[in-house]
Amino acid sequence: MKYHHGNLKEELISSACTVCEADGHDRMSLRSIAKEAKVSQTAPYRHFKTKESLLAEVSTRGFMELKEILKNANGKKTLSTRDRFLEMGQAYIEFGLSKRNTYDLMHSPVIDKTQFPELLNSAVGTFEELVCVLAELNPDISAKDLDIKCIHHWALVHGLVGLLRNETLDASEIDTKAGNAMGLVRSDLRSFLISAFEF
Amino acid sequence: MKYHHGNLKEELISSACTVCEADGHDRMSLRSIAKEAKVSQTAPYRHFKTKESLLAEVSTRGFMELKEILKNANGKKTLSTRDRFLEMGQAYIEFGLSKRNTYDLMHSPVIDKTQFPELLNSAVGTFEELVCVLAELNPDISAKDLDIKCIHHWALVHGLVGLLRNETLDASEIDTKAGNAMGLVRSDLRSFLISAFEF
DNA sequence: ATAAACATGTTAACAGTGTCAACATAGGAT
DNA sequence: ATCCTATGTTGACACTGTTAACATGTTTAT
Repeated sequence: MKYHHGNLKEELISSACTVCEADGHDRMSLRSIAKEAKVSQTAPYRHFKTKESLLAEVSTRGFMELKEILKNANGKKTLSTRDRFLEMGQAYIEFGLSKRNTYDLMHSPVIDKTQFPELLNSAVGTFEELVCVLAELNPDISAKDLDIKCIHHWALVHGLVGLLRNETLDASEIDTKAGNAMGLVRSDLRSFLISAFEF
Repeated sequence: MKYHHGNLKEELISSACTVCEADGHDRMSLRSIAKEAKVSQTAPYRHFKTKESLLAEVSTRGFMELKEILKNANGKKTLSTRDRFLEMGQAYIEFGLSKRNTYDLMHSPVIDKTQFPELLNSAVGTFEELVCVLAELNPDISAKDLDIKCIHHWALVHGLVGLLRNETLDASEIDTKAGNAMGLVRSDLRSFLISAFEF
């Protein structure tokens, strides 16, 4: 039937996902999520070699969720390719802004991704999702140029999330050019993307 | 003449800058840099209310250095405005890649920038540096469109740093499209920027 | 069925962390 | 000379990730 707890591993991961998004990965302690699962503080070590590897699991799920979101945006077959790409861009940014802390973990250097193949694969998978649409959108460019275009657009949305996430400019009481511009972009993300994507 | 130590505050900051860039801000401990300054572990608390405020100082210096670098790139008056802008883009990215950990701290959410006005100002200052060149480059667009263009280009280089910093795709043994594309961009940053900047 | 092997959990402990309160001292101001 | 304030030290607290030693439940082999 069941072991002592049942499926502690799964519970720890999902608990970690919650805490991580709520408090940020740097404020998440193994002990607290162990306590939440009503289990001793060292029990997680039967399932995760280290805290980092639990975080890697959380990060992996983040990428999988993001990939799913992008896939859905791309799946709206009533839309033109161009509009689907736009949807993906918006969806990406909205994910980055709504799942702030998870998104942060996904791009944080605290996890050495080369040591977690599963994480690496899911991260790469996100990229592949992008390649598909861009290929459809630019049927006659070389594979090399296509890849570079992907980097370009990915960097753009990724960078935008980074800037918008930042209270530095946005949402600060101080009235700065940067802050105002941020507000403009945020209030009409779609038209910003249209102009930025060069179409 | 001098107090007990001399200028402990300055020494702690510069020591923090070094350790932070060497090990990453999350591996930096107050105690270790206190020991390095041959001073008791709680001495830093006479100069910094909290660890975060010391890190804020480090971050501020990072932004000031970056701003200086951008200003220098823009100062090469033999170059055309367009080329100066390109230089700035390259300089920004090179800073992000060479001062990895500092750059990471500068954009890390562990510091609530709204609580450190000096940090906020220096971060905004970086943006202003961008605005100048772009205004020169686009003499006849509205102020609003100018600001948005800044966000666009800033997001692009910032995002690119984020992607290139990431061992996920680049530098992984696995041969992925994303990794290859990253290598292409890295090997000819200049021509990537030329195409990405739309000129 | 019994015994050995294994997966999973607990307890106790270690070294390291940020931070605070209480105390000590050095320098400048009165 | 005396007091005040800035600076530094000691000792302590609660918290962290992690390991070693032990306990128990579950599966597998004989």
